[in-house]
Amino acid sequence: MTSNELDKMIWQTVASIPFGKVMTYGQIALSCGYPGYARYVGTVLKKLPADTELPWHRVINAQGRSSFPEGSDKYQDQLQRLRAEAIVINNGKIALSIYQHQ
DNA sequence: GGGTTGACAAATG
DNA sequence: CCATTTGCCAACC
Repeated sequence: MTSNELDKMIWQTVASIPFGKVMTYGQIALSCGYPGYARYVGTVLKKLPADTELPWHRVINAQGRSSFPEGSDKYQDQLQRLRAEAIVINNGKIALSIYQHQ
């Protein structure tokens, strides 16, 4: 039962990230009340359909980088989506001090 | 039901 | 900054 409920919480949290801001996997897990579930947040996002409205691109890892292999289509896609939100990316890195939500 | 995998993270050298 | 190690936990085979 917990699994499906947590999934919803994660979706809600991701949906709550405002335009031009980002959150890390661990931060999302924590704000859902599930510290240590950073990896699970990743597995949940992976299950999303390609045409989802959820702003999954606003979710990055603790290093301020995309978690996709550099150069992959998903990687390029995520970075383009972020740039479209006026987010500046330097050498694949996003300044969490500026763009991290909360 | 044990071993592997992965859209993670923090510590260490 | 980069590489490795360790901890973590659900999904998958």
